[in-house]
Amino acid sequence: MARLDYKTVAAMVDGYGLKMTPQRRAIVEYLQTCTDHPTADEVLTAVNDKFPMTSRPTVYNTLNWLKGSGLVNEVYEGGAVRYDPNTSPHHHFVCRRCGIVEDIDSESVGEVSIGPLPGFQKIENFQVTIRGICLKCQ
Amino acid sequence: MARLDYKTVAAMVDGYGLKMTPQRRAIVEYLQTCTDHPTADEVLTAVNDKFPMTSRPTVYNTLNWLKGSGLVNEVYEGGAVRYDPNTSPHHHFVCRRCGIVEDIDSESVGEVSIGPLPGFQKIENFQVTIRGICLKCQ
DNA sequence: TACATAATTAGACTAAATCTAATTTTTGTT
DNA sequence: AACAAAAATTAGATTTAGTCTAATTATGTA
Repeated sequence: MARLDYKTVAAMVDGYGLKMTPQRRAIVEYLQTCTDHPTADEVLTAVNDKFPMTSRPTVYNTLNWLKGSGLVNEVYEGGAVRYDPNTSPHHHFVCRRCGIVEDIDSESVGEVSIGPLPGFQKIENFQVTIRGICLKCQ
Repeated sequence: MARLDYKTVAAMVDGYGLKMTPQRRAIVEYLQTCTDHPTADEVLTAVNDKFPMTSRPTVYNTLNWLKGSGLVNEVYEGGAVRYDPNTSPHHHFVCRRCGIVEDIDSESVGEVSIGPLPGFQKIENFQVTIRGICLKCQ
């Protein structure tokens, strides 16, 4: 289960001639440890609790760069864009009642074989969004 | 392949003591015929081409009502919220290059069996998002 | 046709995200 | 340790998406 980690980010930043800053460090460290799927605003708030004065544009810049580099994924659930530091191929369970978004390992969903598709599209990957009621809400 | 249709909407509107208006008619008629996944803004523009003076709030009100009634689905792809008038269980193919969102019939994806899930969540349905390169972009 | 109710509208407003120009920080080099 | 170049950050303005409110207008029923 590969998650966003600081060393990978540092190496990538280096490789692209970018610079590592306390703000980026704080954002990455927060994403590393969080188990849910925070919104940009939640990242902003959480990071400012630990490292005051990280601005909104910096949070968006960093998230967009991480997203473009494939180190986090963008998820839209419950009417909000969220960020997912779990970069292993995995799926999502969304509770219809409380709206929680839980990660589901690829291996856990059972047998899934996709394709070939009728339009001859070239498949690169796929992601399953499962909806229902979580254990807590049952 | 069930799609949003005017008669169903009219019946539903009636059943809830709501009123059918030219604006709602135009929005539903547009959604019925469009084969892609328009954004709210695209709906607004398209409807105003045929039936001038449908306001932004009316488009959002109607889309939200249709969504709440399960007559359209909300999809987020390419950084935008889109509306999908195809209400059959189906999946989506998203082209990495051009961003097009194509509908994929449930039957076309091959064998898919989901669950049981490790957290004992109750599964109601699932939806597969397949990513890759569409035929045109190959 | 008149009435009660619901829908639409303009325009203000909120929230999410981006842009710009100026300042500050990082990092490699000496 | 200090410097310089390059990149990042910032405040604040701006754009874009979506919602709210109060007033007006349309719908459906009798």
